[in-house]
Amino acid sequence: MNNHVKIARVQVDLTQKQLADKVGVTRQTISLIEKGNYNPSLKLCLEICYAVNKTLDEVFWIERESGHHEKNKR
Amino acid sequence: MNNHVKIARVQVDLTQKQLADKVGVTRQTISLIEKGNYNPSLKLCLEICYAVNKTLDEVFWIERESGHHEKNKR
DNA sequence: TATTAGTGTAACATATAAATTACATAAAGG
DNA sequence: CCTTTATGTAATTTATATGTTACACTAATA
Repeated sequence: MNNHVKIARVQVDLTQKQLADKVGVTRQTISLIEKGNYNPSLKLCLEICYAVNKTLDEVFWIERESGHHEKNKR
Repeated sequence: MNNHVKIARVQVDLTQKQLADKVGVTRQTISLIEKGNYNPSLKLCLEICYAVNKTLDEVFWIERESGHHEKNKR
């Protein structure tokens, strides 16, 4: 579950704790998400996007890994 | 938690059951998500996007409602 | 030193996503 | 009619996201 939360967070100059407070979770949750060690809820993803001023695609999109017949995606 | 899953699903001509099988959940889970009655995991959102050939932003993005001056959200 | 800020992580508890089973309705087709 | 398909939903269980508390380490700084 890799993502760009850490990059996006640093770009808006927030610590894990500050981001956590902004989106209403604990610092540990942000840490685990950044490390890719789990699978946040859509609601939390959206809150993070709002906090770092990016969209879901920018922060959380992951290309489908090969092994799936790809019908091209934009 | 509104979204465009139903529209996207119909556009690619899948039933709830077919979509559920494709993404590896039950029909009930798809039904509840379409009804906006809960808050799927990022992983499931991505699977749904792959299945309907759209991106997270296209299916799950919700604009921040006004009061967006990053004070208290929630 | 030592003290603080920022981060990683582990154990346990709680909240909730998701599965399972079941029943209901409506529509389409035999 | 009857059966099947598609869908909504409720109750209960299971899996896991998230909270809480705690301890660790590094880097900077007094």
